[in-house]
Amino acid sequence: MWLSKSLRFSLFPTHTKLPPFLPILTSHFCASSRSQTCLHDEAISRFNSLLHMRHVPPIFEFGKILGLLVKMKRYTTAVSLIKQMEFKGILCNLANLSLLMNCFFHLDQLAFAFSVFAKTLKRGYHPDVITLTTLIRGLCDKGEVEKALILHDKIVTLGFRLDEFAYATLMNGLCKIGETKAAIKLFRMIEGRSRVTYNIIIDGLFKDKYTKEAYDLYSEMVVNGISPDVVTYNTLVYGFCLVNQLEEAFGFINEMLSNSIMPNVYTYNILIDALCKQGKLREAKNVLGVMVKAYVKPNHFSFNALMNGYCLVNQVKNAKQLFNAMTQMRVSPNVRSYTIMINGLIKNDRMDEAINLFQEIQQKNMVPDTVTYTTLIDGFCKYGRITYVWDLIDDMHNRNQQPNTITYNCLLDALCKSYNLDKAFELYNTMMENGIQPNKYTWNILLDGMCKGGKLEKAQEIFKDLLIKGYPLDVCSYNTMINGLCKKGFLDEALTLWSKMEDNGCLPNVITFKIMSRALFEKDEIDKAEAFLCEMVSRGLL
DNA sequence: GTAGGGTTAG
Repeated sequence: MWLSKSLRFSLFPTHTKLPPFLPILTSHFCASSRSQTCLHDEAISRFNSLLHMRHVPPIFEFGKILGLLVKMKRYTTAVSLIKQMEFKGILCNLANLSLLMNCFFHLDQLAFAFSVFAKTLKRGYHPDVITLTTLIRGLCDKGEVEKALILHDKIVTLGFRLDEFAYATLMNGLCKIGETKAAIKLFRMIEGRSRVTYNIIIDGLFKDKYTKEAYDLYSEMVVNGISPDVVTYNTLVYGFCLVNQLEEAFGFINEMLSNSIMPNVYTYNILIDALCKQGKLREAKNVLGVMVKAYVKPNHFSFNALMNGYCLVNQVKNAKQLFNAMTQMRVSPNVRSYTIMINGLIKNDRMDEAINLFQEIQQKNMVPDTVTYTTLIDGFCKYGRITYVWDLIDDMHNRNQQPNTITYNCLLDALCKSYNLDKAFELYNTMMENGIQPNKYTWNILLDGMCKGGKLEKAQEIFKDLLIKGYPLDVCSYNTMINGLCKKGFLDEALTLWSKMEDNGCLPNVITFKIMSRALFEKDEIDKAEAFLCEMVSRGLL
């Protein structure tokens, strides 16, 4: 009962202005360790001294430093040191070449990465399992999982055996693009499944909301004598939070504690985020307090989750306070922090402050990403300041932040709501030409636009078509159509759709009931309208 | 191998 106990008292009185956990945080975490910059400079000077020794030191001495730099994510430095090394006539070994390839992948220079691989072969090295795993991981990380799979098939055909690290990498890549089934196929194919491979598949299943299957696999893992570690538990906690089963999630927290596995920053952040999304801000804040007391330093994720939570319950003031406080904690806001604040400010009618923050991003030499732009674009759309929108879209292109489905959805919604249906469809065509796939929001926006823009029949046609194709329409799609039908006086058809939706596995919500009862009241069908309201109450929808 | 931000219906 670790959390419930800690929740009984509040660590944070509500009357103070500054986040009260700040003093605790600063005293805990400000004891300085040697900075990354310092280590980085030391590595460079050590490398240089190796380079200038009268007798060339063994190559692995260079490799050690290069490995350290990669661990510190100083890829550019590693590349430049390897260049200097080769310039001096000290040739890379296979390990150095794999490391170099890895650096180029991280630097998004795929062509260079492949040329290093070509160089490896040209120099007569036989790529080992590490070289191949580096290639597989590079491809997966850059969204080329398909190519990684082809590479895997080739490697196997050539009679080479990959190890469990390589398979874990490949399975993780597959899960990340939603190909959990393919990952499971590999998982069942290989022998000697490790904890890491179990963790990957369990996580993939949870993210696809196959909660039971994920849990079953966890049980299988335990039966096979593999004990869960902190990552396994985090995966379980996250998986149950994802389907709003927080009780189960906390059950696993208790289980991990009784197995003497300490929660880490991921564990706490998962809990903070889940609590925030349920609007339980007080509890979320308490988790942060518990975390700090356990000497686990909050990071971007922790602060962003909490800020987002405050915005969700319309407490932008508290979010802003946290935003200002994180800098003092040496966790400077990142682009996501800014986006959360911009969104919160816009939703609270503080457009000008949102614009100021947007400008602050650029002043700090950060680049707003597609989500930041989309947030601001949606704000301008809803405030009817359309001229700014096109400037922002130009800006996006100039900064190589491409609009995606959601960006288009915001624009489509703006066009529909201002009765520019033709322009909306024009934009829809542009979207398709640019290879951007519509999602269910797109259809709901367009259906609503058609219903309200005098194209009810067209909307019905498209709606039917989507139904036939088995497109995952949701309660919002049904509500849109039912409302459209009601508004044009087709009450019978609305009722038919109403009775169909539940058969199609879509439960009506409060909005459905409100639409129906209002339409019935307007037609003086008072009894029926009241029956709907009663039904709504009896279903617990209030 | 595990965590975060933006879009729709009354």
